[in-house]
Amino acid sequence: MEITRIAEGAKGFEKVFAFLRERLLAGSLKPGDRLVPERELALQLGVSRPAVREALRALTMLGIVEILDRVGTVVRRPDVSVLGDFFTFALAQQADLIDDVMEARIAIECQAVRLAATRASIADFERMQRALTTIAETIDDADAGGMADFEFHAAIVLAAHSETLSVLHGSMGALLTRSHRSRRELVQAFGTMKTYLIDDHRRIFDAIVARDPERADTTLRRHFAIGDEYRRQAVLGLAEPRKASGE
Amino acid sequence: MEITRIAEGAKGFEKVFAFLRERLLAGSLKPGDRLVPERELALQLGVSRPAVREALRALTMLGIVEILDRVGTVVRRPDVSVLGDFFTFALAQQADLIDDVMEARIAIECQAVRLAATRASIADFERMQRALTTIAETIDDADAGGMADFEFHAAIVLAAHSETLSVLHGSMGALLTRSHRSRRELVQAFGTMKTYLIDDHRRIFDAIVARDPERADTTLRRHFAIGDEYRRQAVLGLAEPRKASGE
DNA sequence: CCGTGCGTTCTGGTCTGACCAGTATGATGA
DNA sequence: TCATCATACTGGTCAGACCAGAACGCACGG
Repeated sequence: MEITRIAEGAKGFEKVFAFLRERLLAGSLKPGDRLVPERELALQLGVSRPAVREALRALTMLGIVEILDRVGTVVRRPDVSVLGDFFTFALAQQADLIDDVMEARIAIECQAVRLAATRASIADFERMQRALTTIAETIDDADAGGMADFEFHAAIVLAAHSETLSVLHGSMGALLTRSHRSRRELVQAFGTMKTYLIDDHRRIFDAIVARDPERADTTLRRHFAIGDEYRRQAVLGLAEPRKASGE
Repeated sequence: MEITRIAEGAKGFEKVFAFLRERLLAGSLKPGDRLVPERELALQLGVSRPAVREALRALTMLGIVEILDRVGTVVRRPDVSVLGDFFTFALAQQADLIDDVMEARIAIECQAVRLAATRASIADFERMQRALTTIAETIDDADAGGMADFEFHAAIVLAAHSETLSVLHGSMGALLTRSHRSRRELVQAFGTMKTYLIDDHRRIFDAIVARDPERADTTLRRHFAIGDEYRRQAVLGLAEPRKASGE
């Protein structure tokens, strides 16, 4: 059973990457395992160490392995970070994608809220309740308020108990919060905004507690629509920047 | 304006990566641009070429950059492939995530179908119509049928005209189709399955054509639910593997 | 004058071998 | 027996070199 059997034709990086991919996909390399040292891997595959490092770095970027300085390389369970990086770069080059991403976020959350209405545990309820309280408390603080808002929505997704949904939502949240804070400042001016923020979230929470997926979805969807409408009016109506320090 | 200003403390890979990230996020490196040669980049940043290669390889994994053999490195618009790789690895190590991913797919498609009902163009209608026809034609072929099925759903997402939704859907589709084919074979046994496949998709299409987002969503959601039910029954009822050659 | 062909230059791809700096482990001493 | 220290081992990096193919420009032929 030759080790170099895999990816015979390939050279260097490709060879190492293919080798490791096989092992990872086949399951012979599981999360927590420590990889063989770079030098030995290079010997086994008949490639140079730089080639091995490239492959390891590539896997690191995919979140598959983690390189521990002066310790070794270990396989880890993939997590959000990769997607976060990806979206960060992707959106940086297409800022107009933000509305696009917002739509995806709505998609995720609406599905999540349905699942949450079915699966939410006591702990989930508590987390959401806590976020609701924070929202009410920070209603006059655009910065903390935005954070609290996001916390509540994140709590919903968590309550869905879906790893994938959490991952996707998390990766989008990272950059949406950035653009959101500025937008929220605009909207803050509206007097009705406060009751909207508090009551709307409350209604969503109630629907989840009531174990009513349909109502939860509808309410959440309307919540987004109203927020959109507020922003639209804010942009059109009072485009007066009230703060000189434009971030 | 020193080039090495960025990430002064960092060394090697980190330095190069930070440098390029800054350029990419700031927009001074746009899709289509050709990066400076590896050697020159190494010189500018005062690092070795292997370090540069690692950074470039990392960006390649993120889909930000494309290394063209013996030509150069160019910035490209990020696309699906990265997420596909990620999910491939992620699911290999956690097969139980498949149901999880399925939920995410439902989330994406339900949002997409709403948007599609609003934004779908003639071309989109045609694409969906074509897929519907193919579904009907390949109704007895598990393999081609699954493909056609996926085509239709993909057409819905395309009709939403949302880059992000497309990306997410595409990345999930890559691996869902794999597990789907086998599942579809199971389900194929049911006689009512054929009408379900044809009529249900037709109904979804009709709702989109009618520009009725709500109905489209509801119909699609029910479509998934029914499919789930079929699969459940198939697994429970006739768990007899009819083919010895297990792929 | 224009077009084709060839050669130089430049690109990424890779390798070799070496050094550095912490870690981990074992042997050694108290 | 336990604490301490030396050494082997790890990843991180560097330097310089070679290869093969692509790109470009120049010279030659039509």
